[in-house]
Amino acid sequence: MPRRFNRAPVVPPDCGHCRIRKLTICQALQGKRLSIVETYKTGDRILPAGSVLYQEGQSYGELYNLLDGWVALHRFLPSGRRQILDFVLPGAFLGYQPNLSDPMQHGAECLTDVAVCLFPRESFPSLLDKHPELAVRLARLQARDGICAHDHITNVGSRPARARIAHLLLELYSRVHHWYSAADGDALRLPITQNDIADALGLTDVHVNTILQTLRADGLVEFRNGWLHILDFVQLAATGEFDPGAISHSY
Amino acid sequence: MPRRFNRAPVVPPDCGHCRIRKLTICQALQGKRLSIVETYKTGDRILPAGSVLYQEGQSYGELYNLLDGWVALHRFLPSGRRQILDFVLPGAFLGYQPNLSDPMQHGAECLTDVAVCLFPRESFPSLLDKHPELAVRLARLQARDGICAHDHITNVGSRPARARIAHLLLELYSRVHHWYSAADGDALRLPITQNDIADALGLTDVHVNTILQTLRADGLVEFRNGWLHILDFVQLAATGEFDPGAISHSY
DNA sequence: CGCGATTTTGATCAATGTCAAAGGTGGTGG
DNA sequence: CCACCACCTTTGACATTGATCAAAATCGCG
Repeated sequence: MPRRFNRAPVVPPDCGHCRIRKLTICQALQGKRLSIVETYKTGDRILPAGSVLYQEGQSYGELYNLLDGWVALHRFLPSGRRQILDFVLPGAFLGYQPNLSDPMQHGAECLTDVAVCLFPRESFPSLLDKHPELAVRLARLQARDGICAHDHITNVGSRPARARIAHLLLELYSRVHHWYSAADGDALRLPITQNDIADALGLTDVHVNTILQTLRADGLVEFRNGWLHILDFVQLAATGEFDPGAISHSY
Repeated sequence: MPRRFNRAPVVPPDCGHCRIRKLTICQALQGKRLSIVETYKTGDRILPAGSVLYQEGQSYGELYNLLDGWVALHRFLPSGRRQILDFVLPGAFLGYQPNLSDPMQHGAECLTDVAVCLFPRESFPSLLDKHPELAVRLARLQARDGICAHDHITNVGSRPARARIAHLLLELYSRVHHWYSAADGDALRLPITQNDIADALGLTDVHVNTILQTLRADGLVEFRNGWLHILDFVQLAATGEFDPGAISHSY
């Protein structure tokens, strides 16, 4: 499995030093209350790019806080097709389902080397009961993910291939840029392949490739070998029906 | 606006008599604790088929518990296309977003006459703070909706039109059947049009029509003028890649 | 340097969209 | 109870997007 991200994933020494805490479920706990979660979590885990965090159809004993790296959520169909449901970035809370003991309804694969911290599933309900702020925070995160999924449905269901691709690139760009910034002068690393884009958008990799070339030829955007260059934001947003203002950046 | 549902929507005299309480967010409150929500809600509302519960882009002062009737969640695109995000049934909690004061990211239209009960948005966070069971319940409902959305993404992104339609019909059938039953001998009222199906699945109404006819000709299913007849469940499930066992019926 | 994974290219074809017009249906008002 | 009308469904001809198959070129890690 190639597609490595040359930087080693970062795991903080303790929750107090967790740089993305305000993005995670733990944001709900301020100051010394952080120890609640600190004593609760059962550890951290580092996974290499290409590995599987959890599999569709299996049950697990943990929940995951994504600390570093990119993860793709997906499903496999009888036809053999892989549908990517979401690209998720650090801060995401993974594995929560209405019934915690149910088998996972989707799988999660690491697009880069990844660091997660682990919460025990079994006692999670009692954690929520004891610390309602966490339940409220969780509801908000779930609601945000829901909006994300609605965006995705809209993109796949309502836009032709060219707009679909433009929209996805802009969405990833804006998420990475806003939360994790590091603007390499409009050049951004997206650890995904053209095939991943195809599987997310309900297209074939061949067609994605063709369209990326027209987008490049038209001077809108360049995406090659994991590097994204936005050449003409305004035009690209227009072809992707992307409204930067519509995204609420306060979760 | 035609497409009426001849039965008048049911609104219970009080929460204790709410027949679908166990499907709603209020399920979290047992016995006398029901009064918490009872004093909290600000009333009920009845809307005719074809009317709008809330609009994309607008802000509202209430949240909604769907008591009776069908609602479609949707978005409109600059192209004029309408994307239906979900068909929602009684028990759903509508309007919740990560920031309650943000404008709604999607609209909600009534497919039948509808009854909702209203919660004030402003004081909702304090309600959750005071009654953590509600926050936990909300998180679960949101998680369930997320799975629903993932199903939808998968359907639209990964299946050809015929399978997409078969899958949607089976999903609606199984939801109605399980939660609200009343099996009219395998004939079921779905208050949606072929155009609604098209807008949900990213197809055109003309194409949906064509395929419905082949499904009928093949003896799999009949859907006409809002009436659904499953003729060959097994075959239909096969063409729709629909796994009845995969749905967890315990929320 | 070499190999597996990715990107690119070209030819062909099936699935789905578009446009336009006719035929049904059920609710509503006379 | 009938007739009308808006909305929904059906039909047909045609256009186009995007899929399929196969092979060559390129990239980047080891």
